[in-house]
Amino acid sequence: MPELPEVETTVRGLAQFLDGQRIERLVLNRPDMRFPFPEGLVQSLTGARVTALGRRAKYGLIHTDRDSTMIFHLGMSGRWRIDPETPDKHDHLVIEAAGHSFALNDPRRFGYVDLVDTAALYDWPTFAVMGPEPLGDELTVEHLRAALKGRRQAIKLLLLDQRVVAGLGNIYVCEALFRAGINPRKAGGRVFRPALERLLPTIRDVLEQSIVDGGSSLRDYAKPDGELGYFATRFQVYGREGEPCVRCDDGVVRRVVQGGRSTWFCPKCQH
DNA sequence: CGTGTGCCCTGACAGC
DNA sequence: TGCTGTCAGGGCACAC
Repeated sequence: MPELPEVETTVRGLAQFLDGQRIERLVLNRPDMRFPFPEGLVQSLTGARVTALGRRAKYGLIHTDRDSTMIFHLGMSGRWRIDPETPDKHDHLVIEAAGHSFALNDPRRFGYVDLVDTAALYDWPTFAVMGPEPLGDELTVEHLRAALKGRRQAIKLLLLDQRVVAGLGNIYVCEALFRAGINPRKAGGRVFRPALERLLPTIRDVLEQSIVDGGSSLRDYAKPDGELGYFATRFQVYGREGEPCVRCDDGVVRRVVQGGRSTWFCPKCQH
């Protein structure tokens, strides 16, 4: 997916068009994505005015004046296409508003949509157990220490766990651990305060830089207006198996599999 | 409880 | 306008 920076970029892009606008039409081109579209989605949103857009972790939020919020998740391959010139077979949901159309396109359909009462937004089960936003003040070294204490699971996998930190995905966990010089296979409980002091600002740096760059670009990601982002050109370790390490100039980047997903790291300088 | 595995789905690419 | 195998930014259900 779209990790946090891509969702943030997407939400900002949508907000330029949708904020304050009335939803004239909402069309579902199939009954489901990963999960069935919620009951009454079309009826609830047709005619509603968008009051604000937001983001929590990797979830986009479209708030309306009907006291309801549409939550969308982009899965691995989801994106919004704005004013697509031609329809695509993976445009599963289309919103028309303010003379524009917005198609939620997701070939793999790992993404989904839900509709909740805005007042109870953070009671939504996924949000209720989610950890702090990495870019806010809530994420502290103390929080990380408490969340990692005694854990034997690899630090890489714990950082991907949305209950520990909300919004990190495979790319930015690899990049942050690399830049902080932490071995991704180390048990979370053995990553001590000095390393966490390095890790925390590093997480913020990679996410913020990526947002500045407009979201990273892999082959199935584009900004809402179709422009490609370009953080991908700044990856220092992700996807660089066999290349020399740019930190220590001595090691060679390795790829290993953790939890069924690839991790790239430098065995020489990540301890 | 914590931890590990398989799987949902389509598309791109490498190698034959 | 070949085939087959592998991999992909996520997260859930299930087994132990």
